[in-house]
Amino acid sequence: MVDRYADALSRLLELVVVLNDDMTRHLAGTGLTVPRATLIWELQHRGPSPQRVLAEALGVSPRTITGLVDGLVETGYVTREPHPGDRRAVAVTLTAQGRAVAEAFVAGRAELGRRLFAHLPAQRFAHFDRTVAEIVTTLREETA
Amino acid sequence: MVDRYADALSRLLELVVVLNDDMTRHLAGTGLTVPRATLIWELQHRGPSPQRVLAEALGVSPRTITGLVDGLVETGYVTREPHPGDRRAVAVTLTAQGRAVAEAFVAGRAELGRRLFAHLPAQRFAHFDRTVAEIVTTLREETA
DNA sequence: TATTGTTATACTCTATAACTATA
DNA sequence: TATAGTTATAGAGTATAACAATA
Repeated sequence: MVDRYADALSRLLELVVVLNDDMTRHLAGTGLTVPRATLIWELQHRGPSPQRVLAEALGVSPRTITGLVDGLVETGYVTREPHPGDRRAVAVTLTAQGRAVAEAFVAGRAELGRRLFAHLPAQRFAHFDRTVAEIVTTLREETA
Repeated sequence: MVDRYADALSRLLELVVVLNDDMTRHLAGTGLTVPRATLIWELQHRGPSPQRVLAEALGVSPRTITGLVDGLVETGYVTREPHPGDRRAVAVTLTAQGRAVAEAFVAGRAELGRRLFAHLPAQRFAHFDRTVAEIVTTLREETA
């Protein structure tokens, strides 16, 4: 092939696919999906949150959050608690089970990070990480 | 932050999100979705193909391909032609409109590749690209 | 018998619009 | 009036299982 930039982009898109597959596969055992796991991840960082905040954090509509929270309530990962100070709102809250998987996510991320990066020469790792960060910035600017 | 590998993985997952958003946004104008565009991309590389082959190429079930092809037929991107030599099968075939967007994909990929990579120092680009390829390989092995 | 694709059915994620309860 | 969340409705992607046509 002649266009090495286009080829590199193709490999990067390939990476998107395999990373998504990897997450989905690891989640399979927990009965969670990627959007639901993302919501749990946010809750662990933010603590109990109204659904409106979660909608903005995940970049989806309030209606979508209703559905995701419904599923997580049914499967025992979160509860809807009354929001102190606003009776219209709820405080979506992790259960013990929810906190347990959230901690497993943190451990799993650390382990995968080691497996993917720990063997790399320091400079190559630094170049990779810096380039990833720059690409995110570039694509973000274009969106705005 | 303490765990630089976990942090690098977080940035990489962030990249997955923004790349997906970027694709979805660019596709919006054509009325296509990412799975449908992926199918068109495969058809351009493979030429007219039975649905069975497309199911394997995309890693989805035959039923899912039926739905994707239905949508692409409705919107004028492909047709179902009789398969020469097997009357059970169809030959999913790009229309002129389908070939036109497929060519636009090629051009768009080249342009985005340039915008993301052309400004990088040669060694950094090489390190990035090589690392992406290695990660894909690592994750692929684990799947098998 | 085995394979190709469809129909039947179901679940998840996604959205917009109308509505309820509260601020 | 404005905001938080739900109900109603709809469409896309995904899957399994049963089935028809053909190999």
